[in-house]
Amino acid sequence: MDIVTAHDRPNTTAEAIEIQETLRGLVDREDRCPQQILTVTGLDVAYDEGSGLIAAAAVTLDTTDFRVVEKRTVVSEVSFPYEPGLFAFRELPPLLDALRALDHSPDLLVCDGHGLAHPRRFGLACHVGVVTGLPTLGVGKTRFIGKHGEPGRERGAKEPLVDDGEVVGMVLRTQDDVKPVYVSVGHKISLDNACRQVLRLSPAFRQPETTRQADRLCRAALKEAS
DNA sequence: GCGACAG
DNA sequence: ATCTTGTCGC
Repeated sequence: MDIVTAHDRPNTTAEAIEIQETLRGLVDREDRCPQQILTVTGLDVAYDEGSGLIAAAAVTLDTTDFRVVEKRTVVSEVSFPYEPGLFAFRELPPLLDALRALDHSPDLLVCDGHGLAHPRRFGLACHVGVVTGLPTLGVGKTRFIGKHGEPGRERGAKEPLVDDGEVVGMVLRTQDDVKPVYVSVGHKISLDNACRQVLRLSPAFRQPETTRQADRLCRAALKEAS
């Protein structure tokens, strides 16, 4: 798929934050998803301490039967340190390489990290969305910012994630009696639709099938490379 | 000033 | 993210 936009790789924390402050203005909070979301691409990354290698995976699934339509993995060298709030700069390069290798553009991208639920309202999911121009949503496994109540114990139960008086995401239970996930808008999608899609993509486990597939693939790719 | 802090 | 023992349940 085509990815036109690009920005220089930041060399300092200040530069990275500057880029985020600029790009966050490009986030589209309107829902521009097609009526029928038929294909969804899951993204994930795996690391290797010793070799300094990073593997990224992009897996596109058919949402009607969860079958793999396309999949790509890329292995490269880590180019940015992990820092809470800036980890998109670490994972974005390999993720974009994997996305570029796909033959077809999906209807939606699911990222393993937060979107608007970020201190500057520009988490990985937003960054990926702005750069690709595609609808994106973020699914975090742990809280980053915001406060929330405890959602009911049944699948589908949810509680708003609020930060500084703003609803930045939703704490959503994807399976009965399982720890909830943190869903937030990335780009071109409403929070309500994002939750609906995450639930639809999580028929049996805590995390969406897209994320599970991507996770499995990048781990395998990393293992081969190292 | 003191914690908290996506993956 | 990754490491890592035992334990619970199908």
